[in-house]
Parts: sequence; C-alpha cells; structure tokens
Amino acid sequence: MTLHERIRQDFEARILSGELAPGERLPTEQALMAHYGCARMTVNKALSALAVAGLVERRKKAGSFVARPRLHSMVLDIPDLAQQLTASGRRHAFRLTGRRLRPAAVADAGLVAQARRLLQLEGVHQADGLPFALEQRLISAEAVPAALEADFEAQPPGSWLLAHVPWTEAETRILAVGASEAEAAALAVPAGTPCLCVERRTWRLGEGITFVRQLFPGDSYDMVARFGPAPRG
Amino acid sequence: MTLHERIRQDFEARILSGELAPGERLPTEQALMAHYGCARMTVNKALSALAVAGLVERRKKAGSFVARPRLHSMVLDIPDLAQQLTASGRRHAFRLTGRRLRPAAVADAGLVAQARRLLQLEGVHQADGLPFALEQRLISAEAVPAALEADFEAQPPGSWLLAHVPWTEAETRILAVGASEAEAAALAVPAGTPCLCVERRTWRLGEGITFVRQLFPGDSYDMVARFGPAPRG
DNA sequence: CCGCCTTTTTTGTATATACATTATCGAAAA
DNA sequence: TTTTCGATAATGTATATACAAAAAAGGCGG
Repeated sequence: MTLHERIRQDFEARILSGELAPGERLPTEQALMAHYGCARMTVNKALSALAVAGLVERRKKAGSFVARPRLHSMVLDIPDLAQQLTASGRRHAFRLTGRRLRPAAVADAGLVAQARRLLQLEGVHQADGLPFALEQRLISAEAVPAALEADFEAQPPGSWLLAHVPWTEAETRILAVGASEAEAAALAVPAGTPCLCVERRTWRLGEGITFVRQLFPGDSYDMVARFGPAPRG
Repeated sequence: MTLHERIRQDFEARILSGELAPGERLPTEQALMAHYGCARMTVNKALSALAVAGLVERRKKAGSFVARPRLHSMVLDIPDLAQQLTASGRRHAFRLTGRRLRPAAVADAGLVAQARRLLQLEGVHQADGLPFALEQRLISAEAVPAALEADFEAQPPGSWLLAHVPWTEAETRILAVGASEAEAAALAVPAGTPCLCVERRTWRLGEGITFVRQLFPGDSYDMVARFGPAPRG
C-alpha cells in the first residue's frame, strides 16, 4: 500500500469509528508530515482525497475538520433489465405491443424537452416467457433519429438507447400505483395489483432524449440502494 | 480558475458533449503538458481527478480512455421525513403506537445483525394531523443503549438516531405492496391500497443498528434519484 | 470599545526531478 | 506458428521547493 493511501485510510478509519468526531479538527499538514516522516505533498494528497470523498472539510488557515455525515444521498443501483435477467439465468425477451410516430403535444414538454416529434413505444418485458414488466416510452425523434429505424424486439429500447446515445443527465422517480385494467391484463395479474412504477427522464446537454415508465407488479422486483465507505483509490 | 481545474473542465466538457466518445483514447500526459505548457504533475492531477470521478479510465502504458457511462448508479435523495414536511410548510408529528423491548429472535439476525435485545417501535407519521406514513422499527439495544430512554414522540426515531448514532453503512430496499387490513386502518386508506415500502438497514462497522420499514400510501410520496455531471472540485 | 490594518498560519497550486510499476509491443527463440 | 521475454512507453508515487491565497489572530489607532 502506498503512503498517501495509508495516511488516508488511517484517518478514514478513525473518522468512521467515531474516534474523530464530526467537527473535530485534525492535525495540520506540518504535524502529519512530521508524524509520518514524509513530504507535505504526500500528506496533502491524502487529505485532499478525503476532502473530495466528503469525509473532511478543509479551510485555509483554519485547518482540516471531520465533516458532518450526510444521510441524504445514497447510490441507487439501476440494473439493466435484460442484463440482470440473463445474469440470473433467465431468458429475457421484449415484446413490442405498440409503436407510432406522432407530433409532440404540449404536455410532452415536461417529459422529453425540446422534442417536436416523438416515437411512442409500448411493450412488455418477459422473463422465461412470462410478463415481467410493462414499458411505455417516448423517444425524441430529433435527438435520436436512428431510433426510427431500430428493431426494438431484437434489442429492447433501454439497451438500444444505452448503446447508441450518450446521455449526461437522468432523473428517476419511484412510486407505487395500482395496475389499471389494461395494464393488469398485459401483465397477467389482477387489476389493482400494487406495482412499483419507475419513471425516468434522460437528457443530453439539456435536450430531452427519452422518457420511460416501467411498471413492475408487486413483489417481482425491488430496488436496492447502498451506502458505504468511499471506495479506495 | 486554476490550471489543473481548467484542464479537467476542458476534458469534462469534451467528454460530456460526445466529442470524445466512450473508449476513445485521450492524449498522453506528455502531450498535454506540451499543449498546456505546464508540468506533468499538473496534468496528472487533472486526469486523476477525472479518473476518480469515473469519467475516464487510466491504464498504465496504455493511456487514458473515456469511460463507458454507467447507468447502474445514481444518487438517491433520502429525505428526512420531518425535515422535508416542515420545509414544505406542513406540520409533522410522529405518534408512537407501540413500544416494547424483546429478545432478538433468529429471524431478526438478517435485519439487525449481532443484536441480542431489540427495541421494537411502531408509529405513524402525520402531516397536518393526517396519517402520512407507517413506520415499524427495530433498534439494537446493545448498539444504541441510549434509545431505551429516548422520547420518540418529541423526536421521531429516524431523526433521533441520525443525531445520536453515527453509521457507516446503510442499505435501502424499495418495493410496492398492498396495505394489509391493519396497515390500511392505521393509514386511513382502503385495504389493498398500493403503497411504497421502504426498508432500510443500517450498520456501524458491521454491527447492526436499526431496521426500519416505512409504508407510504399510493401517491402521497415518491422518491427521486438524479444523475448529472460530477460536481466541480 | 469598535473597526481597520498587518502579521502569521495553514492550505492551495505549480514545478522539476527521480524512481517505481506495469501493460503493451515487438523481437527472439522454441 | 507460437511462446517467451525483454525493451519501452505510459502512468503512479514521492520529494523538495516556491509562491499564492485566504482567513484567523493580534495589534493599533480612533
């Protein structure tokens, strides 16, 4: 293990263990460079890394302080459906049940910004032949002209877009809804079945690319978010 | 703006704009140091920062490459219920409906690791006097002895724990369920109402602190996760 | 006692240098 | 042709040094 990595881990451990409380000041670079017998740049690198990781806050002249922990953000794993299913040994298929190209309405502006024509897709994800999730999607014909030619049964829209269109921003909304009659029929569940509804909007430099609404019946799917110590590096 | 910051932003912009495609190789440190007329350490700092931000991948001898965008992680905002409600002008209250101290069963080990006695709480979050969310919680009596004395109506368990117990790991699971008879009654909604169910386990250095299960009826609540360009540093 | 200026401490940035590490490429050997 | 092995090119780490910037601390005069 390298020296600046070791210094970093030393303090990471002491902070996470609570030995160094939030707000507490930690030694100056001078003191640390004497303690570890190294150059100031080395200490600096370790402390700077802790700062970008959010574990400490550094202020000129004042010193370095243990940061207050922030609960308010966690990393949410958003798996690719096809990839996740095949990884667990099941066969994934996407059946397209609707496809049309239409002009964008005023109400669509909040979903796919700046689009004038929208490719509207509807389909069902199947796992081993059984319906698994319902997908409704809008794709901006201006932002992704190639989508008009794509075969979305060979590759589901999500995977296709991921491979063909770089995006810079995304927002995901998660809520619970009951399945409507039509949705329930497509998913082969009773009407009103509680479903996890995932809505995602994606942008590229401010221009809307796609909006997708996925419906997962009840217990067939859940999302997991984790938070742990920052990865080493 | 400092030089290494400028170099970093230059490439961040070129990557996000798509000018530099994923997988594409970017100039060597030698080339950049000639281009910007600076020392290699300065270029190194910029590229290293891009690497920790996940925008580029660096391999010895091979060079630096634009990283493939990862859809698989987004930042999930996990709001503090009380804080969020009061911020939006509504009055928050927590009504404790059940509280008992009991020995941990075998089945609890997956929820609160290493706990021998568990403080089991049940209560309802209210917004402006109306039931808003149901909360069931287990707290390890060993990890958080002070919880036995706490007044959880003055400060809800979530806020109290946040203020009193530092944690190092957390995992959140989100799924959709229908409200049971008892749950529906407590929330004043019809039985079977689709609810967003948030389950969170929290650890401190491997020792389980708490497990919580929150139930939000239907459309009263949703979660939002965002992904955007890495913050400047 | 308050406000302003100077000093000093501490972090931030940049450079030149040296050596370590390691994946890749190409040449030599089997 | 295939394997092996070394040269090489690229990043990774560490050091000593210099100066800049900012903010706290202290002193000084009003």
